[in-house]
Amino acid sequence: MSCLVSHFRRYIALSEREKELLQALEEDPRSYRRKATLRREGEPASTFFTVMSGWLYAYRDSSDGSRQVLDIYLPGQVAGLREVAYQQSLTTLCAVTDAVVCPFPKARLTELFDESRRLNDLFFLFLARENALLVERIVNLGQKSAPEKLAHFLVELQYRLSHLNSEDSDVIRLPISQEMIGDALGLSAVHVNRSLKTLQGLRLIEQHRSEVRILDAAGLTRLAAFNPSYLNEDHDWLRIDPVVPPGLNGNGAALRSSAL
Amino acid sequence: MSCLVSHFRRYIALSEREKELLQALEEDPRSYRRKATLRREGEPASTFFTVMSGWLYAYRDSSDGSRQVLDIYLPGQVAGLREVAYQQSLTTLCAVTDAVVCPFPKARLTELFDESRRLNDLFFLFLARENALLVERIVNLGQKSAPEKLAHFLVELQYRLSHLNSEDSDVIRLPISQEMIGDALGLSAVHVNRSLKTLQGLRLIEQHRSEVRILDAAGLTRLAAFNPSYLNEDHDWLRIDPVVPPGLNGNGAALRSSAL
DNA sequence: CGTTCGGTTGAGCTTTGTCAAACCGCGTGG
DNA sequence: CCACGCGGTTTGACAAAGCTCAACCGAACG
Repeated sequence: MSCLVSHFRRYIALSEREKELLQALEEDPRSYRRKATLRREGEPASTFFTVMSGWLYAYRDSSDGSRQVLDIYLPGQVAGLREVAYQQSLTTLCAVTDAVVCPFPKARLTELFDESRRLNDLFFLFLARENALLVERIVNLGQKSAPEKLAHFLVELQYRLSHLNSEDSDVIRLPISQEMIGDALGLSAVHVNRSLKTLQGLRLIEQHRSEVRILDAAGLTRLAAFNPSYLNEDHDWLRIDPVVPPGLNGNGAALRSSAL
Repeated sequence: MSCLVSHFRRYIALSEREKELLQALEEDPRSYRRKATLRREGEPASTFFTVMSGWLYAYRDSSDGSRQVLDIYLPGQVAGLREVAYQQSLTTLCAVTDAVVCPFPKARLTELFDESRRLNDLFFLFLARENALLVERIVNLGQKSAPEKLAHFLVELQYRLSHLNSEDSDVIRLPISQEMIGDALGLSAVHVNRSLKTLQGLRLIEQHRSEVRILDAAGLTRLAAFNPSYLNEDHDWLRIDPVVPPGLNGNGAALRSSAL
């Protein structure tokens, strides 16, 4: 089963046709090396990317040489979706690890949406979800001390990773440098390191090099004021009726059946 | 002409039918007093709000008593859209000034979308736009000094206001306290004040009480590293063919001319 | 007129950043 | 196999940015 389908199945039960449609998003897999750039800020943004394996991240360079990491994309996520509404890419998209991603032209998105309103809704939901994630980042950046920021970063990542693998390890092998964590949290790399030591001193984590073991998940969650509700969408909003079977004309979308 | 329609016309030329549909979003106007709360974080979020007049803002309370202002909504904007995908409100929505807003049940959104794919696309665009705005906030919060943050805040606000009124005054009458600006920028109220003085010292603005005059827009924009591209969407992405007239099947650009 | 809210300003303190040096692990080439 | 160098981590000393507390001011409003 495709990566995206297996990921989406968590959201809605898909019809066969919808599965086919989703496969289309994955028909053009490409491999990128660690640290390869998929596209740069300001470049034309005519595609978005489905992550099959590996991690991506989006960042923004500032004129003074600093940069802000905005998002990390894990397998099953769709990167670059916000650029559907922009001609130019707002951020640089880059591979954290070796990764396989499938570019998909945003122009074809409307076709897809015409065929399945439910997939349309689903993408709407993804955008709303990313929105919620960004809100959480803002709260994290604006209101928290360095150790709290870091705690939030770790807890969120662990939460997202565990939902990905459906296995809940308390060890996170971070493929990213402390400098990059700093760029995500608005901290210097040095201070990220010190904050790690602080969390260690609080017996919340154990950490050596790029490996973090969570000792006290509850305590870390409390310190981070982490509330995972922003990662749990309201699936009921999605239309639960499946795609209209052949021969019937669907409500609103006449002749939808023609493509089935 | 309705508020929303006049706002949306900037994005796409609307058919009569689409205008009618948009009117539906404004059929239930309600007045709120300055500082009134429209809905609180955690409460059920079954509606979103079209702003007719006045300003709204969304914020998030932290357990330690601080709060993060996430967004300011100006007339013609749609507030609470990200909650379409969540059962509970992720933020508290509140009136900055006396305001008139129209609640619209999110459940009826699918009806609307079924009737017009273009409106569906438009809302998709709004969500992407809000996404881009949040990205900009993150960069602002993560990478900039206090005066730079403030400069960005002012320039963005002025840009959005001028596009709203189609008149470009260099004076901003801020209906918000310095404390609230601080809550938006992750600064203390005191430091907001000092940063205002700093900008004044640089002869970029003149400020007294809650009134700001922009003396050197170019300089302020430079300091803020403000690039308005995130406020200028790609309208071409939207389907330009109008709603399908009754009796016809609407794939592609057939009959595009009818409504334009 | 008095109260209240927000703006302004100063003094001292805390958090975080900067710079610099040492360190560690790993891959590479001799 | 070993030496070297590179990328990343760790630690210390010091500097800068921003916060807190506290006092005062001025306008708006009952």
